[in-house]
Amino acid sequence: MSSSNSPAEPGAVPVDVDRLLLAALARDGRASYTELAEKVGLSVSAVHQRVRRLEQRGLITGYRAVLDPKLLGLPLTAFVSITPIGAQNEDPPALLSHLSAIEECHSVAGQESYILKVRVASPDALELLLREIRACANVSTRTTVVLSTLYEDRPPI
Amino acid sequence: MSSSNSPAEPGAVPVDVDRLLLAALARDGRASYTELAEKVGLSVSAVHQRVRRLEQRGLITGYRAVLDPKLLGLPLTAFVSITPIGAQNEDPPALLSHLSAIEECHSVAGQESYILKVRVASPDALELLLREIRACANVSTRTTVVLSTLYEDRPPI
DNA sequence: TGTGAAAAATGGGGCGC
DNA sequence: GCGCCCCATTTTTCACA
Repeated sequence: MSSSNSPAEPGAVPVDVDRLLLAALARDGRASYTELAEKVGLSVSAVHQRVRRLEQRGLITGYRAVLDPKLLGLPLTAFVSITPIGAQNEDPPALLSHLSAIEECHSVAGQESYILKVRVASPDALELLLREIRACANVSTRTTVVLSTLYEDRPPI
Repeated sequence: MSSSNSPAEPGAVPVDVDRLLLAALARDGRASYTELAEKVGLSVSAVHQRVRRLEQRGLITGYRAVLDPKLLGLPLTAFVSITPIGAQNEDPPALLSHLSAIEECHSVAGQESYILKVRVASPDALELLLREIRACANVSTRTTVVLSTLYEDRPPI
């Protein structure tokens, strides 16, 4: 179930149509089926079928508008590494999930237990957020402030 | 230039229509103007106008399909912090931008100079990538492997 | 799976208010 | 800035290969 393409003639590059569709949609989530069909050289309905299958198989998990955090009033980004204090039976991600300033939460190997990516309006807001994180989840924090973002949200494909 | 809404009658919550649209589109980038119009209680053309303005003002920078990295064959995520070695006149982000495994690149305050978020197929691929990063950009690396991702891509709004 | 065509819904622009 | 009408395009579904 990993290959759904022709047997790949030697010499011809066996472009995977589904890959092309995923790459196109990762770059422009509103691309019309007509555009996509032209790009991959299939009919509109074939493309429609393939995209539906990609959605059903979970390869495409959703569609998002990408917003500019600065223009939204959230110019300050930071990575917050957290370490539980004392009792280890708590679940920091769950205890913190209501904080909408937290955009990502990863469990990680290394000195600390989790890494959060957060966005706030100002240094003051960051200070308040850190206090909340420490209080809610009973953790200590180590914060790395982002000075500038060179690139972000680059499609993995 | 910060308010574009009605004078807000006392008692009624003065919901900012543009915020609602941004939040809706951040969650479903393919929402139709009809859906959006129902959600905010305006006509389709009014919504259409507002969304166009949000795009033109740069608040909406694009639309993306969100893909599942695991199903794409990139189950291993890591944060790589890098520190330049020797000459400081080089530009690591530029020297590394061709590496498609790098999804994000941030300049940061703290011990290290940059933080990268990378996605690879395997530990072997990670080792190769780290070698490439060190060789291309003349940097040392410190890598934090992600064990699991609790949440990611949460809309900032 | 892919193709083609027909019905239904949506996108996009202009005009009056 | 909003609402409504009109038309091109697109989406969605169908039978057929």
